[in-house]
Amino acid sequence: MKPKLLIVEDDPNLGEILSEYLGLKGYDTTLMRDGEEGSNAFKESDYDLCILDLMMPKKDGFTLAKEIRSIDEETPIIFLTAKSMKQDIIKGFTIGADDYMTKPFSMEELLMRIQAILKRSVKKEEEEVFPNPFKIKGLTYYYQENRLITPEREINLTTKENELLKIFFENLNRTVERSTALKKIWKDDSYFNARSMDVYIAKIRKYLQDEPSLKILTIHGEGFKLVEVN
Amino acid sequence: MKPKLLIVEDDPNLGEILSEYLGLKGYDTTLMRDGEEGSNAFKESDYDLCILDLMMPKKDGFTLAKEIRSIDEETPIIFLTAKSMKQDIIKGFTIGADDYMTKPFSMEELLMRIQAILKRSVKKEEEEVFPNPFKIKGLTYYYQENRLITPEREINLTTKENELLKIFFENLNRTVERSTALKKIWKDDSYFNARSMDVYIAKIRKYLQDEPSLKILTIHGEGFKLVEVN
DNA sequence: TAATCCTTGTTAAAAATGGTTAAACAGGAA
DNA sequence: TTCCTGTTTAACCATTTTTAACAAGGATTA
Repeated sequence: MKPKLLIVEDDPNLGEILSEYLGLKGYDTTLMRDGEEGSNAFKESDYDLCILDLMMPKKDGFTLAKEIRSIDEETPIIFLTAKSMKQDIIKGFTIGADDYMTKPFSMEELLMRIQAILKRSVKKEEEEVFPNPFKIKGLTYYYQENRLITPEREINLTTKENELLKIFFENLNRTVERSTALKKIWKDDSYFNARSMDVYIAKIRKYLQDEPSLKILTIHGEGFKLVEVN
Repeated sequence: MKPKLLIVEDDPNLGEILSEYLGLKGYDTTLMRDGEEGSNAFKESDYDLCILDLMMPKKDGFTLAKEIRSIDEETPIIFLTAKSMKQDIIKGFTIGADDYMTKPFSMEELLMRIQAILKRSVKKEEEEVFPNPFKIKGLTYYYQENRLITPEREINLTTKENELLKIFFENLNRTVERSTALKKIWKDDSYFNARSMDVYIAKIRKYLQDEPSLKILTIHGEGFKLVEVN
């Protein structure tokens, strides 16, 4: 999951640039135009980091930061300040800011600071890996190696066969919708791709004949379902 | 070693001033006068940072930047833009610019930004050196020395073999897309380069026969994947 | 229930992609 | 120059994927 950033900045120019740039760098950004909007946004959703302008209409950055701190002690805050005023900076850190940037600043630098702060607080989430090997009934399936071992033989799967079979194992006993599989593997649900998939279904069914307790059922008009039969 | 800068600027006046100034400050500068020259220069040599003017004859800065990004997504890019147009700036960051400067700008500021960016990317490089030697299963691979030692023999790799093998080890168990490898090694994804790569894949596969638990699988239509097999 | 339509199954051919080998080419070294 | 080495190009073959054609099975409607 992308880290969520709350950006509260009243200058629409800077706000959009920030939002777009950070969006491109892999963050899920929310842009609010004043302190009140910012406050509401913060209450409505969980953010991993807040970037607050100091001078804003309706509710200034300090006030907003205090409010955020009173709701949640953890969420890091970076202040954007127009001029490097020592007083402001001290006040900011008193409230519990994690960093501050003096305008004009380089996007690069802001990004670096965000990364630095998030590295501290956000734990990396592991990407889910398909078990390798994956054993079921008499089959051993090595997704990583495009290889399926049946009681009868060892099959080197082609790329498409492999991707399709993986989806079935991931959804054992559940219906896999045609369009779901098509979009995942063929990136596009179209007539010809659908026909192509049907050809692969036939191929996989042939392979599964070696293990009769696993069958691919057709759910007419919806998709297919790999089931364990007794 | 001096950091290498590629400067692409069509205004000969500004171009030379930049080139001379940065040269004096300890950089190895290459000055090109339009987008096409810039593109060729980039393909011929490795640069640590690119400074691109936006408005140029033959090929504008955006197009050039996109090309550079598709070959290598690491090399930092700084844009020089005549007017601070929000659209341009956003577009620049979209492509993956690291910074931008609005003309007229001070040389000192440009220098500072170059230093800031290089400081970061040099650090990154240091962190990301390919382990030398790199050991896996029965193999020992000395990337620095173009040398691969298998249980059977010691192989002196050619440049292309070495670069390709490195990419595979860096992406162990992950798919390496054809075009990614082509752009990285051949700087250009074209029919003949692709065929050339296929020839190298065959060569590397032969070398890997000495260690049967490592195989390069073909991901049809996408690329290749070096996997550890069970 | 027959007629029809739409979806799926099956097979084969066509097209696209990749594998292999050797010859051609290019550049540097002797 | 000639030789040597690394790389590219070419030709031919093999495999994978897509397309096409037709058959079969469900669903729907009259």
